[in-house]
Amino acid sequence: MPFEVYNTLTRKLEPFRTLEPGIVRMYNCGPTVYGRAHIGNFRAYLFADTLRRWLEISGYEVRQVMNITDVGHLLDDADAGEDKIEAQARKEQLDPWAISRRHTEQFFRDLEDLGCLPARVYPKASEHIPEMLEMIEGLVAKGYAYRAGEDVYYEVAKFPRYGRLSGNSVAELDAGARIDVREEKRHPADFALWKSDPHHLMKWKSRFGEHGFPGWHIECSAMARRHLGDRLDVHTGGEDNIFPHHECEIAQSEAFTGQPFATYWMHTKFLQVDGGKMSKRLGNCYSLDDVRAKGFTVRALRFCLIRGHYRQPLNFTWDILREATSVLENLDDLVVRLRRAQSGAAGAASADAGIEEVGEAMAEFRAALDDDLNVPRALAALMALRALALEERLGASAAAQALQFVVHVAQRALGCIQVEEGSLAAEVEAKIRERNAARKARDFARSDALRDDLVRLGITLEDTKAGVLWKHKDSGAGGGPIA
RNA sequence: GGCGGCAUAGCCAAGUGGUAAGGCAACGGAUUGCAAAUCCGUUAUUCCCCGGUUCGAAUCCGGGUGCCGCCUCCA
Repeated sequence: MPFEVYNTLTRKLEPFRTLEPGIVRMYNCGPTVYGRAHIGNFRAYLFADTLRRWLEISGYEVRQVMNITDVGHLLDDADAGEDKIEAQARKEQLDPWAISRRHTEQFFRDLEDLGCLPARVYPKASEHIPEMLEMIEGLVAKGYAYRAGEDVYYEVAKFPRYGRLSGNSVAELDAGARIDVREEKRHPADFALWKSDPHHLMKWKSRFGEHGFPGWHIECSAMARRHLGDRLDVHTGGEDNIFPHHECEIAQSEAFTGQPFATYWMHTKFLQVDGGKMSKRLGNCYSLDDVRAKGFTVRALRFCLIRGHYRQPLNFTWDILREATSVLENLDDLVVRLRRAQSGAAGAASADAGIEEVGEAMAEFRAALDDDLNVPRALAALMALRALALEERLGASAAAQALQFVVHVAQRALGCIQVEEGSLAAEVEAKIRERNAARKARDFARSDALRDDLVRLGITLEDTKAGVLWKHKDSGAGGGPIA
């Protein structure tokens, strides 16, 4: 079964084929760095990371590019005035460049904490102004764009496919009363490629004028082209990007290059919080720090955000994160059990016992992710593996095979399962031995006090016939037995 | 007003024509010095509602209700 993905452009599940064998050119719409990213933003970036991971496991070289929008485009295409980075800068009485620099750094820290593999390039809009101008000038020259004073607009009527991605038509957009009609635009749906405003702080000189800055959509077309070439295999983003952002990107890029822009357009559904839309007013635009402050790990958050299918709505509540934490602990535990079965400490007598079931679970896991990244289905396959381990139906060699799979495929794909064996500080190990001695002496008051101590240190114990197994509660890393 | 998506047990969630996966939580029992972990068992005659097609529908069609997204900055 080949990898199949849902393509927003065709509204169908399609076999995944790249332009160049073995290489995937992937562009992910990244953040506008004017504030701290919240868990909803991360759902989209985590989807991109999961896709990248699965493509790599499938043998592709993934050329992943995620843009950083550090030039605040206008709050509004109709030019209601302010740019959001500049608005934030004014609020904080800081230089807009300082705002974008600070939030870019914070964004990278958050991505790393979430276990996202770094993209090959994180191009900044501010560093690609010449590339944008090259495209804008080209579009004017080809007749797809027109100048209005010192502004430049894209003329959607010149691009018949405009609306194909989102299912809108230029005629319907015309009827939609929500786009402010600007006098200088030939059609209400025409969008800005370049704007001019002497009051802007982030501005550049160009042949269009002294005080210009790019429109919202051109940066992605220009940066994708610069770093990946005229054509892409995959372009991702949140569902809100479908229109107008991606629709406009297609119009710009394809008009400019004369070639199809991206083969596959993949979009993540919005994350809801408490069953509704996140909003600053409700105070539920949670950041990673909010998650930590509530006592949860970022690792558990990652799991919580990727365990649902990316095209299904996903709800977030603290209770749901609590549940996800439990599930993840069981996944960590799967590794511990397999390692034990592999060493022959616990398992079936015959080394090959369970080899067939292990093979089925592994095949199901792969088939699930090949099916448009069906993570929930893949997790069920992992749970099947766990049942085999718990029921001690795996021989040493079957367990070894399963363990290799979990570490090198499942964890590599999901990025949040603890597969490392933990290490213990000497004094903690001493406490465990002391508790063992107390239990042997039937001094249960002493042994229970020591166990409570260890819990406070984040160590949970499991008493078995062979000795005590332990693990770090948050990281899930463990070891033992200690006799 | 236009376009699109979703609705499966207390909760998360798979399943797109063949008779409801998996998980979390809960409860009862076993095990344990007590716990934890683990094991056994229980938890949707039914898939938002109403019609229709079919031998047969959660799955297809029509209508309705609710929620979400886009059309204006947003992942």
